[in-house]
Amino acid sequence: MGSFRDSGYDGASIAELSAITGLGKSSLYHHFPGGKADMAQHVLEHLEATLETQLFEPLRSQASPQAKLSGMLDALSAFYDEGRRACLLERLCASVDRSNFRRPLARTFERWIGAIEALARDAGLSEVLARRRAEDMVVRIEGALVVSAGTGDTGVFIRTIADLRASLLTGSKG
Amino acid sequence: MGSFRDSGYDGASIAELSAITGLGKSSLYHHFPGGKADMAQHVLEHLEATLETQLFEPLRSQASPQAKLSGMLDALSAFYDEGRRACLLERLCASVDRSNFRRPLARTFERWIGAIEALARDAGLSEVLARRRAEDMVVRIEGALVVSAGTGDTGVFIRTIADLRASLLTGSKG
DNA sequence: GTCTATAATAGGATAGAC
DNA sequence: GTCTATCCTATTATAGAC
Repeated sequence: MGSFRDSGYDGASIAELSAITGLGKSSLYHHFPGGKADMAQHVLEHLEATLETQLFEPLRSQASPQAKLSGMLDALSAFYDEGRRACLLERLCASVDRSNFRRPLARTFERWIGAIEALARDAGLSEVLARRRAEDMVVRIEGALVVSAGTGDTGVFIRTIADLRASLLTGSKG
Repeated sequence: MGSFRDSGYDGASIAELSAITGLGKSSLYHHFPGGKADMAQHVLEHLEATLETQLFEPLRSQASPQAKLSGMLDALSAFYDEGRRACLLERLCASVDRSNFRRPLARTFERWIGAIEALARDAGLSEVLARRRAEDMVVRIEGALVVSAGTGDTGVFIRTIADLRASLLTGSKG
């Protein structure tokens, strides 16, 4: 069944969204006068808020950097169901040229990277290195979800998370 | 404009494929009696062949591991236009549950990882480590393409490739 | 093998009652 | 705010001449 996250913008149909949400088609259009694009944008905003509270916010707590990293990776694994679920951001990339959510997409990626970067800074890494590590972490998470989905093997995701758990805050290479 | 690689399976329409290929709609159906799914499968097979000759084959040459790695990354950068182009494999993941190309998708990922794994073995890495590094490399390439597309910044892809150039064959961590 | 219709249907969106 | 019914367009796919 095709939600935006499972099937992307084009693959998700109003009928399916209706079935999934339990709302009739007319109700959907009542809540989202802008139609399908409006619905997708709302889901994107909801994701942004969820990531903010479940992933980014804990990174700003008083815990140790290693503990915060570990906590974020736990939350991440749960969020993506150990690699079984896809990432909405990735799925929406396919329609980014024909849509209005390029900016929300870019912003969400940016905030994600930024939150990890702050954690790495907090752990004592240099500005440049922290940024690179944060970028690389998001890259690997997205890539792991893609390869897991493509191969049907969530082991790739699980191994990647385990790897990240060990490597973000170490040495000068990672 | 929406080819399969740009827009995914659902985002690409027959009319667009007709315009892009220059073939009329009827000609398309003449060549691909199975319809749209048949066309996508053919594109997938074509990609598989292209990757084989442009990327995997050179990895089996007599050159040094480092030279072969570097060559593959050059070819890769050109293939993805320095991060401006998307990956067909990734885009097709969105429709994998409703289609018949799960197996070709998984097989292509597998061959890609396998080719890099062989290179890493050739460079003296252990079986386990070579596999992990190869997996991680494909993960990072796919992730870098996603994040580049999502943020609209190909710098992520370029930095990732540069990183991979240095890290695949080094040390025990990477 | 390609072209001009045209069929058939799915999908996005709206109307109007309740 | 939700429901049934319906409209309208885009899209997949086919027919049949050339």
